[in-house]
Amino acid sequence: MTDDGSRVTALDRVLELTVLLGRDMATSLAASGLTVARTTLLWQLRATGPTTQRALADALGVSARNVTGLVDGLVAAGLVSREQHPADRRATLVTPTARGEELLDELGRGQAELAGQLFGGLSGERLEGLVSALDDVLERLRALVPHGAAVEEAP
Amino acid sequence: MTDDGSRVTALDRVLELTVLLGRDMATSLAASGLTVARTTLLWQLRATGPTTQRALADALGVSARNVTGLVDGLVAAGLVSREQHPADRRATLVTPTARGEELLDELGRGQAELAGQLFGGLSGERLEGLVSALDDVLERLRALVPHGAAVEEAP
DNA sequence: CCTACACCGTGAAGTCACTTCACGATAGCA
DNA sequence: TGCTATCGTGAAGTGACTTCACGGTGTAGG
Repeated sequence: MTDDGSRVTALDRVLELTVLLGRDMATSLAASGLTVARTTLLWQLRATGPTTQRALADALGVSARNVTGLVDGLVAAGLVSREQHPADRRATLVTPTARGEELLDELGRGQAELAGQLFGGLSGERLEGLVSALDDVLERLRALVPHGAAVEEAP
Repeated sequence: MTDDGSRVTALDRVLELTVLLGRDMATSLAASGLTVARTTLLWQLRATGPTTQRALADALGVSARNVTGLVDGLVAAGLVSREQHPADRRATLVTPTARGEELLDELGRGQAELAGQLFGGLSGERLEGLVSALDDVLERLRALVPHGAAVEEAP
């Protein structure tokens, strides 16, 4: 196969992975009554702690208005609460509830389990090669995309 | 790093790739007035030729009703046309128009270009390792997902 | 002090991708 | 000649997004 063909093949694999993984995440989250977008927000919260909606919007790369809706959903599900910002009365701090934290732990375990299922069959060497290659690709991709937000992953 | 940690890292990379690549595709397609879903359908058509909407629904793994809407959009954009099925008067054959074929060629070139930009920096050996590792992962993933549709990729 | 101006979150309205349910038209088989 | 399965689509609804407009608030500058 030509070099060019191999590269297209690689892109094909990555795209198929994208589709399948997206489907898997959507369905497994749906089983917990969650959606991908809301979970991404919750996951982000796990990394940053109580956060302003504006900051969440920037972190997720979506509009502030959209964050309002996502937080609405999470509040309705009892996973986060809106608290007043101590210094800025305009802002609200989105904070995980106890149930939210619990769920996050569960999601973290699910993520580890999935990682094991997907990559458990690869030798340490092959896994290392995969990660390093993906890092290279990601670097190039970040340069290509205008300026993507700080991307945090969800299980 | 522990094996387990490495696997989670790998999953993180894959998920970040997913997000970034999705963003890139959406924006670059939007520049041509297209959406990802519609383009996926058109791309599928390139592989199969004139196809029944029902078959498209199965191939893309979405409801038949959704295909109706996507085809509506593509027809409005002048990229496909609905022709009557020669043997079954219930069915319609979705067929790319000349402009649709043209656009598909363009998309194919764009895909090859993107593949070059993303994977051009990897040696043949590393690229081969990447594809082989992704194939392994995909196999496991396919076993995990109930029964995903035949996935065809779009640029 | 107080007047601009920038910023926070949200209502309103709209787009797109998706779903299920119901229904008319057709195909195919007993 | 009916029974039934199938093709496509209207109706209605959900979720993730967007932009635009607006009220409440912080933060300078004069």
